[in-house]
Amino acid sequence: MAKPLLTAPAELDHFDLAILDILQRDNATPQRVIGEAVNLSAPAVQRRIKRMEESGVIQANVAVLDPARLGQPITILVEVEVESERIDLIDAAKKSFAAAPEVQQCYYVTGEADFMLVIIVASMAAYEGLTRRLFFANHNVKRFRTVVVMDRVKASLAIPLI
Amino acid sequence: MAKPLLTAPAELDHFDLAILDILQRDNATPQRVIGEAVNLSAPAVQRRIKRMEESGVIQANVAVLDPARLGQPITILVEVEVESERIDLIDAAKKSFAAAPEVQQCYYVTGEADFMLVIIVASMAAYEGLTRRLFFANHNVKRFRTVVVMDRVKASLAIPLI
DNA sequence: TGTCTTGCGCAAGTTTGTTGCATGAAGGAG
DNA sequence: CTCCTTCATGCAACAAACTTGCGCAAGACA
Repeated sequence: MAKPLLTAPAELDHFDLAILDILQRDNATPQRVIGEAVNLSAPAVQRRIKRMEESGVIQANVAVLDPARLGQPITILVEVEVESERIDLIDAAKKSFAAAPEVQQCYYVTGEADFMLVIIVASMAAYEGLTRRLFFANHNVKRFRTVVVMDRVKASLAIPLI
Repeated sequence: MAKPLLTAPAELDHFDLAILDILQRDNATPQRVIGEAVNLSAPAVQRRIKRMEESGVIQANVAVLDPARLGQPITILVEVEVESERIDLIDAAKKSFAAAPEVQQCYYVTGEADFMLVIIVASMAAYEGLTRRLFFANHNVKRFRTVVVMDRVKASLAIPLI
């Protein structure tokens, strides 16, 4: 009679996967249309979506904007190497990078570098200012390598759902 | 009397930016709530959103999913170096990378490497299979460097809107 | 076999999104 | 300086979508 855990695994069936596949392409798709696509009624679709939102499988529902149209045409990748891998210093670096709005993505990685950042800025001058705040101001940053993106060939967060 | 261009620049005012800032956090926010936040009526918000969707400022509306909960817990970054930078070969590589669903992001970059990929896979075995299809099968790929992500500190597509 | 649980579809109710219309501000031409 | 056109707004009505209660059927378990 024990209640299931709050974060129950809640395995996903093929209906759920089909719904997610639609939502991660266009989450404005009406539930009625989704229902027709997966052979389920609209309320059934709605309940499944709600469950997946509450369980965290669906993390967010967001609009994807065009950076170039918003005056932020430059994408930059940065490999960051730190001086010390002491856990508290690493955590501090993570928080610092994650808190910067210009940092779209931050990965803590194996290999020569320790962090890999994806950054969006309006200009190289803006990037220069950001390096001061993010890297030069952090004494644990040993060095960083800047790579400028010429073409944003593909940029999504979609996950292959088999 | 000439009609404005189809892709008119359509400059954005501070209302638009405020709306976008809300939408790129949560695009399920009711227009009424957005209206209250930006001091505009719901229909005004709706018309601005529609215009920005049509003009391409809003590129998509998507659900963000948790890769780990969907059996794809491994994120990998790959630097790819090509043999020849002949434009047709580069374009072919772009198409090939962009077509792979495991490739979340693909950047064509300056510097030593030519491409930087962000890849999501279920297992290292799956990644090994992907390298065969994506890199070993492409004779223009000179070499590639694999970096495994230990922590996905931050992963979004949000743009700083000042 | 009986019971419990779970998820479904249907239908009604509620919220949200959408459109027609009149008003007022901004810009240009006469 | 005034008229006229354009454009975006708010209000109100309408349409569409989301949400919930309910009865039912299928599977799990004793």
